[in-house]
Parts: sequence; C-alpha cells; structure tokens
Amino acid sequence: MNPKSDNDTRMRILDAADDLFRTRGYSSVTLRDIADTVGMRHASLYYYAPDGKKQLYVEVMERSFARHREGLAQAITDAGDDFSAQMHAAARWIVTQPPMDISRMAHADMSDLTEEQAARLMQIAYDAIRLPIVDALKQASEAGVIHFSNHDLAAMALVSMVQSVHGIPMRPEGRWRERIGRQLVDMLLQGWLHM
Amino acid sequence: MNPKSDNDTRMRILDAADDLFRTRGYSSVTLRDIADTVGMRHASLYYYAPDGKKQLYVEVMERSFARHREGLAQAITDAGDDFSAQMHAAARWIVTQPPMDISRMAHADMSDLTEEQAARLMQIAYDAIRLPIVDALKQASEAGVIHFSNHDLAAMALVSMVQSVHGIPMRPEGRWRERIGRQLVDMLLQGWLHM
DNA sequence: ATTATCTATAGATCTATAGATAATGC
DNA sequence: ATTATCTATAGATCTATAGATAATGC
Repeated sequence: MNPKSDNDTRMRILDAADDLFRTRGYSSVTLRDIADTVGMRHASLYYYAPDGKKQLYVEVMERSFARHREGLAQAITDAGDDFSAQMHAAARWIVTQPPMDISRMAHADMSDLTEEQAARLMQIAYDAIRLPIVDALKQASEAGVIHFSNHDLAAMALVSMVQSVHGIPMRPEGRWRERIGRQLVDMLLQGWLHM
Repeated sequence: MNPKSDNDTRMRILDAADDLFRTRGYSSVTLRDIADTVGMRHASLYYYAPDGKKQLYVEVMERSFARHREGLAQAITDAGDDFSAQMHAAARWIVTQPPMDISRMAHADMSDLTEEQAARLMQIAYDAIRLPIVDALKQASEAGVIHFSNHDLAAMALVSMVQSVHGIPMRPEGRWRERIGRQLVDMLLQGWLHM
C-alpha cells in the first residue's frame, strides 16, 4: 500500500516529531508517541530514520532552527528600515512560533548525543535565534539609533524576554500573545525608568 | 548501620534530586541517578519517599521554590529603598541560583502528576519567581519612579531576561554572571533607545 | 522487484515491592 | 525493637532488529 508518497509520509513523521520534541523534550517523547501521532507502528519509523530516535531529533531540530532563522530574518526585513518596527516584527514572529526552549535543550536533550552532534546543534540553535536580531542591532548601531555594542547579549535578552509569553497560561482572546510581545518590546526599547 | 542521622540522609537525597531534576528535568532523571549521587541503592529511596519519584519531585520543587522566593525577597529587602538597586539585587540573586526552567516544567515535567498537583506546583513556581519583584514594582509605582502598571508582565520579563544567562556557555572569569545580569537589568531600566 | 508497512521479539532500562540483614538504642 | 539499608525480582516500557506481508510499478 502506498496511499501517500514517500516524501509526504516522511514529512508527517518529521512534523509530528518536531511538535513532540519541542514541547516535551527529547527524553519524554517515545518513538511510540511519534508513531501514534502519524498513525503507524513505531517499528516503521526505522524505515524513514534508520538511526532511530537520535536521528529524528537531530534532523528535526536542524530543520526547525533553519526555518526559525529564515522566518525571523524575513520578518525583520519585511518590517522596513525603522528599528523599533523591526524589533516588534521579531517579537511578533517569536510569539507566533512554538517555543524553542534552548536552556532545556542545552541541559537535558543533549545527553544522548555525541559531543560533536551536541555542540553543532547548540551552535545552530544559538545562531538561529540570535543572528537575525544581531544584524538589525548592528545596523541600528551604525545609524546611531542605539548606542551600545554588546549586540549578542542584547539579542539574547530580547528573545528570552519575548519567549516568556509561552510560560504564561493561555488566554481566551485572540492575538493576546502578539499584544504582550509588543508590550515587552516597548519596555525594552523605552526602558522602565522612561515609560 | 546508621552513620548519619535520618534527617541528614533525607536532606542529601533531596539535594541530589533537586540538582538533577532542575538541570535535566523530570523524565530524564532516574531513581538510580539520584541514588548513585547519594551513594545508595535506588530501592532504598522508597524508605524516605514511599510514593517514589513523583513524591521526590513535588517535595523537592516545593522546597526549592520556597527557598527561591525567600532568597529573592531578602535580596530585594537588603538592597534598601532605591528601585534600581533592588532590581540589580534581584538579578544578582537570580544569576547565582541554579536555573529554574518554568517553561520546561510546565510543558514536560507535569505529565506524570495529577491535574491538581500540577496546577498547585505551577502556581507556587510562578508566585515564587514573580511576587517578590512585583512587590518592589508596586512600591516603585506608588513612589512615582516608574509609570506603568502591568507589574506581573514586567516581573516575568525581568526574570526571563536575567535567566537567559544560564543559556550562555560558561566563561572562565569569576562573577561573569553577575556582570552580565547587571548589564541586562540596565538595558531594561534605561531602555535601548536611551542608552 | 521495490517500497512501505506490519508482527514478533530480544535486550535494556525503569519504577516499585517484598523480604532479608546489619547496626543501633533500649 | 526499630531504623536504615540491601538483594532479588516482577511488571511495564523503550529502543532496535529480523523477517513477513501487502501494494505498486515494471
């Protein structure tokens, strides 16, 4: 039986794994969880990922960070030349994406991987969430809109702050994450003492 | 054999569990890991925690959040009346503590607990990291030092931002976390556009 | 003949329990 | 007699592999 093409099934497996790994972490997701989500027996996953769980994790995370980086860069580009608008656009992108728990990744998810795999994946992760914002910060620095130079630190600060919306219990109203993301960025741009 | 008192052993078990659960999360820590750390057989843990892993987790987290809340409140109190000094003190406390990964807790660690246990623990967690800072923000609001009123959001923002230091790879110099925590708080107090 | 599944099962853990044993305190 | 451990083991998963089977494409 071949109801869907090979590639489509592979996609559905990666999508399911992506969702599960990101929300629950590597160790608490089982191959059975992934297989159940796509409607297969867990043994069948080895047809698509012969190296098993580790392979699925690494593959899924690489894909996920690449997408995140592209989406974030695109959102900032689309926001035009205004620095504040760029930061608000970055926040809007971040809050609409599923949470990327870098700290959990670093401390919990890497234990089953080789040292090299782990180091490589963490580097990809940091670059994905940081660099598009760092680029915008450098531009703003050159334009004289901001006057500090620790851009890496600042980018991580904005991301961490905005990502904290994912820790807030769900609310009924639509777009509440966007509204809160906007407020958080305003706090960081204006500063508490000047608001 | 009774080389240490009952209470001391219990303490060592909780300390080991605390460290492991917080850095690696509930599901990837095994009773064997905890037992190995304190130098016991894992079966012996049931003598101190008859309800097993869940009990250890809940107990450890409650204790941990209670301490965190007290320590944070004390740090702010000790900083005196100046609002900026209070926030810097809060940051200094946060960066010297092991990371509290609330987002991971909410999404991954709660699955094995009952709904009630989970809700109660998350509430304790949010209150512990938020309320001491919220109190300081309210005071500052009344004194006219700051002029916004979403104190809950602001407190979460500061905490998330400062906790991002735990995601940064280790550095050789002493007190680098404190220095970075200070820079982050300054960003939030002054605002990027006014620095 | 190849591709995409499935069943069955091995082997490794993990949580949890039962019951034995050694040390301590009365 | 009580306290603090240990050994042994049951029962439940989990990852991973081997080999069977059904559908598709030539």
